[in-house]
Amino acid sequence: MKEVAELAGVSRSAVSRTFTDGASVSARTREKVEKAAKALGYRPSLIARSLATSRTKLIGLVANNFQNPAFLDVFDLFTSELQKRGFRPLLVNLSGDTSPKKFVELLKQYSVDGVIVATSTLPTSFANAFQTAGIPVIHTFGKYQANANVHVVGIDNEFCGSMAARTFAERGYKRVALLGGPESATSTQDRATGFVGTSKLLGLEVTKTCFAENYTYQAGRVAMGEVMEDRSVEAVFCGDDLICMGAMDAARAAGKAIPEDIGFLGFNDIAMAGWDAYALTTIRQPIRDIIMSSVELVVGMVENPERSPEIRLFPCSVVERGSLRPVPGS
Amino acid sequence: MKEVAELAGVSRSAVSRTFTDGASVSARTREKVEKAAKALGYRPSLIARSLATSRTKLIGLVANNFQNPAFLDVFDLFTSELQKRGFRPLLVNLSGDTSPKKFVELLKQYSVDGVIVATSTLPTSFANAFQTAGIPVIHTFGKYQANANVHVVGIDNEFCGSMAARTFAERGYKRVALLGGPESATSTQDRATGFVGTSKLLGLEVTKTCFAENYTYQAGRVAMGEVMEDRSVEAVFCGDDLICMGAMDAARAAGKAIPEDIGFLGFNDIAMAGWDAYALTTIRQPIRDIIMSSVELVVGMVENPERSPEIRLFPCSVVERGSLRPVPGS
DNA sequence: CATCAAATTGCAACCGGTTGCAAAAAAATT
DNA sequence: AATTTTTTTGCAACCGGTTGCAATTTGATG
Repeated sequence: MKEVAELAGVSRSAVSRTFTDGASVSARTREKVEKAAKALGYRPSLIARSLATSRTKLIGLVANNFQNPAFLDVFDLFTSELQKRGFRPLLVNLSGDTSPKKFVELLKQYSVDGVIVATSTLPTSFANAFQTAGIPVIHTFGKYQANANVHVVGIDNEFCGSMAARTFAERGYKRVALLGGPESATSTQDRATGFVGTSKLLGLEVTKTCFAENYTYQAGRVAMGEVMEDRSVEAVFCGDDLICMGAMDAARAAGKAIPEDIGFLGFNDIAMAGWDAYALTTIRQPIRDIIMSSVELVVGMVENPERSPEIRLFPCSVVERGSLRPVPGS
Repeated sequence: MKEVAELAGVSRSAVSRTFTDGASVSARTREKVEKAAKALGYRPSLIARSLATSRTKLIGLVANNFQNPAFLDVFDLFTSELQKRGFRPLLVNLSGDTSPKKFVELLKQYSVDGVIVATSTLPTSFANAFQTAGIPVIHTFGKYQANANVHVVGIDNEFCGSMAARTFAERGYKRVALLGGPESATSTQDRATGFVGTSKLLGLEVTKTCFAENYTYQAGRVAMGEVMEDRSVEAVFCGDDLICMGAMDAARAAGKAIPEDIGFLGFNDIAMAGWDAYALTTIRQPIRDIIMSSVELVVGMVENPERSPEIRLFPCSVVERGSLRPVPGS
């Protein structure tokens, strides 16, 4: 920097200003500096800038579900959206850890400008810990709570649960099952509440309620064994598409035809749900909207950290394919 | 920091030293400092440290294939391995861009300690650009070249191609097809070379050679249409599992039974390859080993940037499932 | 107890930028 | 042309650490 200043015949402040947008520099100075900078191959060091401004343009992206294809979209969108806005994602892999302590400290040490906690399984307290530590945070896919003190972007899981019940009712199913994700996941809990509640209201009988160990194909496959103990089940509402595919394969292996003998309703609408071999009817979660909104929100918080907690819920919709029987008369 | 020093009654150097391992501090001083630090909730700022040491503990992870499930493992392993060693991954999404220029500059500005370029589609020159810019770089899944000047960790794609040919020959296939990934991808080119060459040697006839637009289900599905123009094809070697699944569904949609009417050989062995609906026989790429090795190497380079370019190739093996007919007499 | 080597400590400069403030220059006004 | 206002510019302090060097302390040895 000093060299550039000398070559351009100006002060260090001047070169700093040419590379800071919004700063006051005359066209002539800027030109001189830019020429000198190009000649010397100079780029301002973001590290030094961060130190001086205490802004890093780094956004922490913490996730715990690296094995779910749904996260491919999440990573893709997060990274490209942040990039577009001149921010960089610093990836954090929880890998099983559920205590925020370690990670709050970590991200604080890196002085990230904000954090996006992208998980549907952790309690509100997790994201809260960042807030408390003074780091702007968004809980994406998080649990919606009326008295929120953290920004939440996601869906209304309880409503989606009842949507599932209505979907079954419309198609004339009577005896249905819930094959949820891990019982400790807030998303699963909320969907279960909505599903069971609305089923009751609509006169559906939920004859089995099981939970897969986690949001994976294998877990779904295993848990489906339990569901099939009740041979009268006509349709199963699954925790997510992955679980659902596992469950479908378990059902097929047991000789059941889909949707003739048993119906399946998934969740998320990942790419594979559209593959012929499964042709999953599923509740679509608008991941794209959710991510876009989260990024916009987190970037907004960097500018104005005092922004009061917002809850942004996006609507889900059922995507009709072939794993449930059709609505009668349509 | 100054406050900590005052509270502990020592100099700033002393507190710096207690938090730098390998530095010379007496037990008594360290204790005093640690107590003061805890009382004040002090953690050294990594940004400031980076500025002073010109080491950031940041590793750039650049990828261009965010939609492929194979990358779930990649991200998972990269992040957790780096984390374990006290490094942090800074994700970069190429999203279509193939010129390194912009990204080299970006990562230089962040002064990352090293870069892992994880892509099997880009030419050697891409990773090279980082090297030239003075950033330690590993090309993971990269093209192996004898006269390499960049570290490469991956597999021998050409050898894998010939392994595919042998796999077909063993099973008595005579007329086979290649349904590669994008023709511009180095991985595809090399596998094609190996496959076609060895097929000739073994007396297999490669009656069709097509390339999918990219490594996706859809592209595989479309390209399979072209392969099926030749109705005599007995088996297809696909660019990767995703393409293969698309191709299988296209074949099934055309009324072909797998493996009776037509056989399929995939590549990668992603999780879905093991799902009942596809039960893909595929060439397994040891992603775990590759990632572990890459991380080890990049961290090693941070310590010793002069390390001369190494090529680390890992063996692949065919995973037998149900999409090819069995080896006769086994 | 004196002597010398080894370990510990503090000083002060440095890493590479930003920014408030006052001075200087340029532009606008009378 | 003189005066006032606005825009540019440079100075110097600061962001929060690290580190070479010399001084001091500690410990070992004679």
